[in-house]
Amino acid sequence: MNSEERREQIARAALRIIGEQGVRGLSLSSVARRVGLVPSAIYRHFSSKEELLDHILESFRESVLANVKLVKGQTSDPLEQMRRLLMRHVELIRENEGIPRILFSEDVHRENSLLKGKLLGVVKTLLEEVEGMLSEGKKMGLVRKDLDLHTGALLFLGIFQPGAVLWHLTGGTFDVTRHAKRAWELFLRAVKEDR
Amino acid sequence: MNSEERREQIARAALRIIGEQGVRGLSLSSVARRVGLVPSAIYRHFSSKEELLDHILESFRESVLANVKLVKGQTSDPLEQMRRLLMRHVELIRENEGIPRILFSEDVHRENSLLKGKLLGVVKTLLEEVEGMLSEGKKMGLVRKDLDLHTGALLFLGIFQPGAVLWHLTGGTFDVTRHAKRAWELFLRAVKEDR
DNA sequence: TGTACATCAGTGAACGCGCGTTCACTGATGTAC
DNA sequence: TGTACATCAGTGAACGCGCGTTCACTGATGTAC
Repeated sequence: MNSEERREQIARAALRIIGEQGVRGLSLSSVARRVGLVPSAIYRHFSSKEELLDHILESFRESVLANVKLVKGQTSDPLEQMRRLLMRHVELIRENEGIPRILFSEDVHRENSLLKGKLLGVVKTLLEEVEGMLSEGKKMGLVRKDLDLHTGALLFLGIFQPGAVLWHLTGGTFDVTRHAKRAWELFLRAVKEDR
Repeated sequence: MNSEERREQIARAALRIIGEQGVRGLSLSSVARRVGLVPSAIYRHFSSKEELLDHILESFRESVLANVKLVKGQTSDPLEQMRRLLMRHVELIRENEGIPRILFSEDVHRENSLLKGKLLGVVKTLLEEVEGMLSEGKKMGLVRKDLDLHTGALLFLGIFQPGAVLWHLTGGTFDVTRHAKRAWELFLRAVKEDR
């Protein structure tokens, strides 16, 4: 196993631990144990716990951008792009429960933290992409002309965010995917150009 | 100052600290310092840190229920009730930044935690109230008959939740109140009976 | 009005714990000549 | 082909720190007679 593989192995183990026990449950001891190392060995691959979290956040950013790129390649209908992006995003979160945990974690939201700025960057990027799709939708006559793009993009996030919280609070009982599908229909009604 | 006042003073100080530094930034030392006591003195009023957080969560629950009761007394139009509840909720959070912090905190979401169950209870209560309003709206012909109540209520939370996150990430720059007003108009379009 | 006792908020020293991090060291693998 | 050195992942002991919590004690206030 080379150095880069080790880094990825450690990052993946960390994300899984976060999914199970939260960011507070992630210690260098716990992640080391999971990959069969001693805590101090982690420092051969990450200079600090913060850098480890930063790496995970960076991976998330890349996944989001990959999803955006993918759906844009699949269809030229911006509303259909958004629907697909939504469903992919829900899947991404379902498969990596650590992601929402890290997004709301205080280790990331901590004042003066590099991570906080990084997270803001990811959110802004995602919002801009969605705004772009809505804007394109306007041009094509699919989206209401008087829609405020920023408001629309934020409400797009609102389609699944409360559902994700409920999913987590109920220990996975609540069906986020089904909720996202239904709430998407509601969202469509709100932004679609009337016919 | 009697015993009950002390409890409230401590709880308020704790909520303010959480607003400034997050739940992780709340230590029995910090809260004791703020009320001019010694850390161990807190144990005269709360049996543990968890009970302190529980008390704060209970206060939040009461504020939410008070808001529900209030708006129900102000108007009989269920959609107008929802709009007012939304705006009150946004104000509640703006004035107590500790509240969203605590709602997303891992000390509360921790598995096997009493607090997690309590939070789920608060969320469910709020959702039921909103569903009740939407249901009433159907009866009065104001809300679409085919609306799924649960989906509608969750999307109601989605009106401000992403905005609250953005507000926090930008350090208060983002105007949640304005966003909530605009997103409310979008929400209305989604659930309103067509005329 | 005075005495004896109970109550209780607050104190300060001490505890055990897990944590992130440092550091000198080891041992295997790769590289230069 | 063999020798000398460099590189680098991993080890294990140790550290300082802040934390939540315990506990015996103090001193003021309230209550009973």
